Amino acid sequence: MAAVDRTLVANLPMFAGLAPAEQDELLREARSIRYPKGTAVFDQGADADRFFLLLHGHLRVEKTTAQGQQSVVRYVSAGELFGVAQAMSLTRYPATAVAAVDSIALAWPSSSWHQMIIKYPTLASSALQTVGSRLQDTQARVMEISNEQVEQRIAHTLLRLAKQAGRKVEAGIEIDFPISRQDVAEMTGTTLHTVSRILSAWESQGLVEGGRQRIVLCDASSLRALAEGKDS
Amino acid sequence: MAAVDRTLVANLPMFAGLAPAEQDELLREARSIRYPKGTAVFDQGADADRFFLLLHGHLRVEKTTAQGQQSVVRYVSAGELFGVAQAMSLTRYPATAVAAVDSIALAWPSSSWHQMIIKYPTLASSALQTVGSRLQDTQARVMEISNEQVEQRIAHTLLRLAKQAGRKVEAGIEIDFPISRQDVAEMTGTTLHTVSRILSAWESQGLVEGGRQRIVLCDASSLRALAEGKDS
DNA sequence: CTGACAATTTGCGCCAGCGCAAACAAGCCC
DNA sequence: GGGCTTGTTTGCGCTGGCGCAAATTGTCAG
Repeated sequence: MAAVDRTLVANLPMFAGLAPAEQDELLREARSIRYPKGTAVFDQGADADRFFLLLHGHLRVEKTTAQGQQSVVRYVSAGELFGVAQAMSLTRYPATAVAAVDSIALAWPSSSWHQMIIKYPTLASSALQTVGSRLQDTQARVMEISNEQVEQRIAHTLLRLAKQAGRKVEAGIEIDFPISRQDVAEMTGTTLHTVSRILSAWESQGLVEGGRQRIVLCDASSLRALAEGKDS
Repeated sequence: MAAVDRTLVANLPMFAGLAPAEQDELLREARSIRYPKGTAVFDQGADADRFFLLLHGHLRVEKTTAQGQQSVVRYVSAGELFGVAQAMSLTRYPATAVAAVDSIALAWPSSSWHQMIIKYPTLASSALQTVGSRLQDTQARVMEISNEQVEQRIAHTLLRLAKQAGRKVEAGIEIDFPISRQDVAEMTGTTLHTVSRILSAWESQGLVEGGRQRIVLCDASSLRALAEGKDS
């Protein structure tokens, strides 16, 4: 396994405020691992023995209840810290992370987390910020599911995905990883049937363009209007 | 303003792992403030200039959307850290905290947070744990609202409230602060009408006992069965 | 190229729970 | 103590979106 080049990661929030030598030292303890599309980085319930930084790709984080119902918790994009269960005093991962496309991540042993934050307190700040913004997102989602109609929720979700992982194409903004109707349903608390119906309707109005595991936002401003409930 | 006695707080997670002298030093920078029932500790959108530790009482944390829809995010009980927006790099409070009963909190200026965690790294850990468990709770709530029927969600919510703030009484376990049907509705993503109907039904079956802003759980095991979806 | 599988679309019927409205307690303040 | 405010209960009708089922299309392995 080759050493990881500092220049790949020096600009990430996690490494901000650290001297190059410190960055190198952190990187020396990490392993870089490839995850082909479809493979799991970790499984819900497994021993949380590592934490990660995504260097390349996209992960889908999903959670299954005891009754077998599944939800998509979020998507992880390059540059994000994830799998920090140990830092929150969990001994097991609370969800499963699956590579949505071929991905590469840095992995540290969880056991070194404690010493790391003592040596580099800014790391704790950055983790706190990561977890905090995740909390904000999740609370926003609770409010959406509680108070909005399915159409609005789907519109919000697509806009958020486009912001997080949108790639400009001729037709508009394409979500940069394969995502099924089922996935969208599991993010919005609805069913794939309903998602399909709504996307079909939107497609015929020119708001989006679809395809097998593909979604392109053609008219973001109309979608934003829908998301805000301004019935059009 | 009198100094705060260390012995009141020494056992709280936030102060665990600190020497008595360090605890005293932290306490010296804090102010103790009384919040009579119904008063706001901070308002959504206000400048996040302080963070708090609840010494006594219960707070209701609520969030309002731009469209005016309100949800109850959670209840804070004595011993919990709250209002740590600054630590998550927010400049404004993302929600409003209102005293559900007469309450007392310690307040620190947000500006001292950064120096505090550098001096006492275990504080960062404890904050991370606080925020992390809040994230777990919120994600659990997303899954409940997404996948469960209203009855199950209300049962889950009551059980959680009872665990967090239950007080044993002759009839069963009473939730230790005034809580309206509307509040329960805003925690479960439903309407006060539906909550009222369901609680009435449960009352006639002897599962709970109600009253104005009062809920007593009489048969926790039946409620647990309902929560798990074992239709009875 | 072809079969087989996975994802998507669409029609149809139904029901959980919402919205509206009105009656009814229970505190609380003066 | 009496009126008023705030919270709760309950009836009724309606509908958003779910569940089921079947047809269709796109992809990939061989």
